[in-house]
Amino acid sequence: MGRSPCCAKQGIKRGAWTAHEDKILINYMKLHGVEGWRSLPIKAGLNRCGKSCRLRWMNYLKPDIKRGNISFEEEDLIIRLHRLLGNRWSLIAGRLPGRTDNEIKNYWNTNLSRKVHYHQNEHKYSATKHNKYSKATPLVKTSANYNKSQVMTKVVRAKASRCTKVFFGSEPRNTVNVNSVAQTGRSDRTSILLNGGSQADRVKDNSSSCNFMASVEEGEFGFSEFLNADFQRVMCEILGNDVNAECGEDGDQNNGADEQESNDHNPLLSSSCDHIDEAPLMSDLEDVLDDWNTSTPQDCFTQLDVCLDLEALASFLDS
DNA sequence: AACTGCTGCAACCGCCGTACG
DNA sequence: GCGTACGGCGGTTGCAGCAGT
Repeated sequence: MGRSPCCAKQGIKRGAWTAHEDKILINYMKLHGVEGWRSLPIKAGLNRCGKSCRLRWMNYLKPDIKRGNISFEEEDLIIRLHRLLGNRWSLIAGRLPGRTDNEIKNYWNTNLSRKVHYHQNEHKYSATKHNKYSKATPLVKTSANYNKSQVMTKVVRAKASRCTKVFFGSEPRNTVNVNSVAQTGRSDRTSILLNGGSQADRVKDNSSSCNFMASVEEGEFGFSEFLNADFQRVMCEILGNDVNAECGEDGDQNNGADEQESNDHNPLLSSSCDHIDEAPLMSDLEDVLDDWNTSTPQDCFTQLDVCLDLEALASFLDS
């Protein structure tokens, strides 16, 4: 028995929303908020599918939504985030306050993909009047940051995964079923497991859903180096940051002078340097580093709630 | 003015993950 | 453990408006 449709198809209005319908939905949401999209149309008196109501609200009617006039900074950020995350529009939109995934997706499909494609294949196309790509404006980024990010072409097709756990252990995890993109398989190495997969899998088995694994030699380099040296450089390139950038503004996460000083030279830890707020991610990893340095292996378990480009990370560690 | 093709984008569709009974 | 309901997401479609002829 298949799943029932989200709403009765017959008699449901489709197509563009009218101002009257918008008003009804806005008034209902003001009074009740989100209580369940399926039942909303009936309660609100809208002859619409619940999904349609949700889409309309989330993409157009919700307060604080910015529409149109995507700035240069936002465009640059979209390009860099897309380079990092791929078509994860909701993730990208999450980094652009007031922007919706649908708008970014449309903007990408109608503007940026053409630009990027055009500039990746510039030699293939002549900018004739009727050329499909002639509308693309030069993809010239004045900041050095973008030029850096262009270097990391190999991570463009990354499949971003939501990582909720990072395991650190000095013992090899040979029994782990790893769908790894950078697995070395060496048993004499320390395993760094970044787990993805479904929540159910993660609860069921901490390691079975691991989709990324890197291994490093014991003492080869510690996590401080991992965070502060090449890894940081590569992540900076991926994110388009300048490794040597000076960050003058205080970040909210900074608790003390030492930490502030450290963050001043660590663009990944200072969200004020960039619109890409990776500070929570890197701060969490730094906490993990503390655990790593001070705890026994079995204690070295820290749960994170971060998004990583696993393939980008894997590409670096594998190189 | 009429026609044609193109573009942008709002909206829809189908799939997937999660929650829940 | 299984089936269902539901929300969320990414891909795709369809149409209004615009530009070119």
